[in-house]
Amino acid sequence: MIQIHNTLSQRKEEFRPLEPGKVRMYVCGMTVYDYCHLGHARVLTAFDVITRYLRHRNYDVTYIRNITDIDDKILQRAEANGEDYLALTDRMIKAMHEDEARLGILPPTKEPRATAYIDEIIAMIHILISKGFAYPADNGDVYFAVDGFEGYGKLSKKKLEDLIAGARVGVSEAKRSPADFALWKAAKAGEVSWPSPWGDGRPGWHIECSAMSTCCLGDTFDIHGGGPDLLFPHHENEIAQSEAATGKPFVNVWMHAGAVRVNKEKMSKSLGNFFTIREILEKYPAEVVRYFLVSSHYRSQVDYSEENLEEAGRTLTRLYTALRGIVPDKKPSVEIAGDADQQFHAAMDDDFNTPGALTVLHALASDINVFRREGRDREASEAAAVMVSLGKVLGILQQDPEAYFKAGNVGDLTAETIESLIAARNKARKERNFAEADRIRDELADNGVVLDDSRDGTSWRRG
RNA sequence: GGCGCGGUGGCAGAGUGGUCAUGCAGCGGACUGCAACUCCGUUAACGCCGGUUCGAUUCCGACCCGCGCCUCCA
Repeated sequence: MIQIHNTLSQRKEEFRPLEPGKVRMYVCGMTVYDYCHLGHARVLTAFDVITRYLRHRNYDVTYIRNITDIDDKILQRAEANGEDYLALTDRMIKAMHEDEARLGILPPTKEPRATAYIDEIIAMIHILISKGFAYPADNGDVYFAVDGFEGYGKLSKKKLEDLIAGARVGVSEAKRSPADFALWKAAKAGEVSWPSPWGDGRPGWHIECSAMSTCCLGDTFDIHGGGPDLLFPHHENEIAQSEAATGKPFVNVWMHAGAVRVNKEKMSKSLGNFFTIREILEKYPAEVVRYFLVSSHYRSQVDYSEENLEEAGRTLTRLYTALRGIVPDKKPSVEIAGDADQQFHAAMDDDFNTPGALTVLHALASDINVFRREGRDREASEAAAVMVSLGKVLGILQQDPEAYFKAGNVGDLTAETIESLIAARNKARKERNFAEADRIRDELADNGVVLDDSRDGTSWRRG
């Protein structure tokens, strides 16, 4: 039985999909006006692991993650860049896919774009107006009337009075109530727009997700996820729009990832500590970044820092070290796989407790090391197979260990140079010229290469 | 101000009403020419104050501190 923390009820609940064996999940994706940052990576990774695990548990998962390809920020950025907004969004979507691939994020089942759903969005707005939940305003915008929807605030636990009382000055006068939000925004002169019954314009931010999710998954679906800052107003508004339009419950389980901080400070552009995925991948291997993300629970806050990433790297190195030089056995025995599977599932069934799941991988690494020491090669190989297969569910440990150790971007010696220096050092060792041997080892160390002597010879890694 | 989340050993990070998290780092030992890797052993924690209980880090209450959202933001 899988338990999932539901933001709506604020507790863990037994997960029961609407249709047995099938999971329909929607996650709010990127607004493509800039490169993906670490916060995106966090959400992407969290729901990637969730999808992988559900599939591992034999659920047929339909995973929809949208792309917001029209909105104010996109238009502003395109204008600032002096490029067409389509050129901008194309570029950013391509970059996003590259970043995802490097982090081992599997593509979603479908990746709908807002601009491809304009008809559906207009149809939904139409229904909302006809049911009296929304109204066209004099300025050409269409607004959702928040006080007409009874459950407003149930996700974010906010009261309408508080929201109205707390509203900033300068609220658009076209709105009947300050908390009302736009479904359709009238186009300013020269802006990209689509025709609608209320005049030329473009969709508001929230409505696109209501339209795309219900079109792709049905009026009611199992899981809706996203970043922590989308909880309000975005997700609250999605519920209002969708439930008002369909008259049915929108989503059974709401899931929100934890925030990312940088050196214990909120990551924000004004603080100048905003990291894009590609910036980070220049400093750390992608798998280390992924390990770092997976090593804390998806709902907790993580702190990005050099120290934490380096620790993640050392830890991942330990796991790969156990795997190094072993051909994983294709069919691990029940004795070897059974316990590990059971513990792994126990952790992951409990609201996707990835740190707990990693403990199982560490235990397997220790087992492998002991088996090897005792010459129990067959068991070592079986344990390695289990480790790699469980690692796959978390999206780690899928590289060839040698490739992992030698890839890095540390130092600038080529593999050939390193190998020849090692040969020279081993010659010196054989001649018991340890001064020379150590000199060579130091030289390699200065270039970020760590040596490892064993009976079978000397291996190396970039550390 | 409103709403929500959290405070665990040097660090990261799970979890539990009563013997172990785990990893990194540290310490002692084995291995090694010396290291590295690995193994064996080991140090060390549950913000503060009350309450419930035979027993609380775990449950309840107050307090202190931190964080997030309330405005575009994953």
